[in-house]
Amino acid sequence: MAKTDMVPSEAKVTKGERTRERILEAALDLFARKGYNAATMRDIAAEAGCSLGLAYRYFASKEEMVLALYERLAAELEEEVAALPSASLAERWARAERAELARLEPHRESLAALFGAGLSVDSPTQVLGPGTRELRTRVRGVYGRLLTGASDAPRGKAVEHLTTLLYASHLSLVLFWLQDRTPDQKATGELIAFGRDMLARLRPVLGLPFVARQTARLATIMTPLFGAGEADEGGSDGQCSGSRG
Amino acid sequence: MAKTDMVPSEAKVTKGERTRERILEAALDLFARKGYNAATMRDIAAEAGCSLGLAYRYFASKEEMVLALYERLAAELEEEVAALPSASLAERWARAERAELARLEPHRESLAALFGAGLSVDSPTQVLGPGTRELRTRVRGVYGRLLTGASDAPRGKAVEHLTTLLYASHLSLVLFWLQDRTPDQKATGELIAFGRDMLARLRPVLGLPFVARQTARLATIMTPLFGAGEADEGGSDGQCSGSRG
DNA sequence: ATAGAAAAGTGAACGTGTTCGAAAAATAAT
DNA sequence: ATTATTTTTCGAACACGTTCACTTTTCTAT
Repeated sequence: MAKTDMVPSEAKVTKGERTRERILEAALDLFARKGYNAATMRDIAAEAGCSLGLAYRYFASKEEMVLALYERLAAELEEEVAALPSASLAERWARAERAELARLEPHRESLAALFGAGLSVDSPTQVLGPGTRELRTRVRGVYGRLLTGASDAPRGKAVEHLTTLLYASHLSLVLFWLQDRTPDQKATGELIAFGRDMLARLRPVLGLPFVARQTARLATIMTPLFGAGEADEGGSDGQCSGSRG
Repeated sequence: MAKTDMVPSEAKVTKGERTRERILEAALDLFARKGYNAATMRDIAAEAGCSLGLAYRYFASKEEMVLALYERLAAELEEEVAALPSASLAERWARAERAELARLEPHRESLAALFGAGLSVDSPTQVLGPGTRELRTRVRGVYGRLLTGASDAPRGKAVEHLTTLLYASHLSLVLFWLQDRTPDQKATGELIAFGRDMLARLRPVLGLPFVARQTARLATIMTPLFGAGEADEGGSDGQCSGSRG
């Protein structure tokens, strides 16, 4: 126990951060080995060699651990999409989704728990809630670049709208995939193929006035939920009161 | 305490059934008054004037109580759709969805819990699982009659496909609605209006070969999840293997 | 070096959904 | 009537996620 005197030139890795990492590693390890539900918080603490209470110093809840996992997976998606060749939007989309689901595959149960909890409770891990906004913005950005990096990328303000729709589709696809009990998730695979074909077929007509108008309309409707930087509900009980009586 | 000797001519209402009803009534009452999460199983038992363990004799889990609630609401939807005037499919759909969401409104939190749990765990209340198949088939049937009862109803085997898509849309809409935090669920209202307009606009082209083909394709993909009488996963690993390499 | 403050860490305890073995009441068989 | 059997009921106990008052360690400033 002599040195460990790293030069504090730039990054200062505090002890707590190392502990947090250790706990997270233990958690993900146990999730993978025993499944999300079977992996107890006490198990995780034991595996990390710390007390039960300490885990809660670094993670507000068990689900938040899965959220940390999802953040990692999202970062991988980010890289993968950045490295995608500049093919058609349809091809890029299909490849990205396939890769993403393959990445998510080992963590189905954990992610289901995350989505399930985030769907219901008013927790900090709410999928579309304020606590996950930064992450959501990042993933949405990935789909923005997936779109703009395509060889047949549209231009103008349609980009924002299509990004919103792409992101909403992504979340829907993940939901479908989570429920898909067909062997090898065959149905989800076919759904991606369907989406690819539709994107390829419909890309040319996206510029048509009627289609463009309806696309914009749908995207605008979805913006409060899936758009970039939604209004964060939860400030002072503002003007969105309503429902008296 | 002399009589209560009802003629046992036809229906034999056992004591347990009455108790079950009493517990359910207490549960729904408390869900409505205190919210789903705040209403404890112990509260419910107390309100019903019975022990904690007894509640579990009639409901395998807390969520199953919400499932019973959903069954009631589904029955109301059934009646309402049956009483719907024979307008266009677009109008009928919009009216049915609006009525349904209005009915669901007082139970948002409970339903969110039901959907959240049903999304994740492998519980008997799994939204798309085998334990809820009968209910699912019934609700799907409602959308089938919503379709066939329309003045511009399509014919042929497109009916089955469109029913599947309509039912899937319905579940998606409920999901969207559960997440919709805009005041008065404005976004959901606009989404219904959008769907109505699209249905009206696209109804004529549904017969076009390309559209019909792709509709059938999408519906077929979704059938394992949303179709009538899905194969109950869990038998011997059947013949729907496919997807090699 | 020392004192004070902040960060890191502990483990008992709480509330909750859920389970279970056994008692009590109702019903059927002798 | 008495016994056997099923149904209904109970409440203690369990396991889990979570909280909290507290201790121990580490850092910072004198």
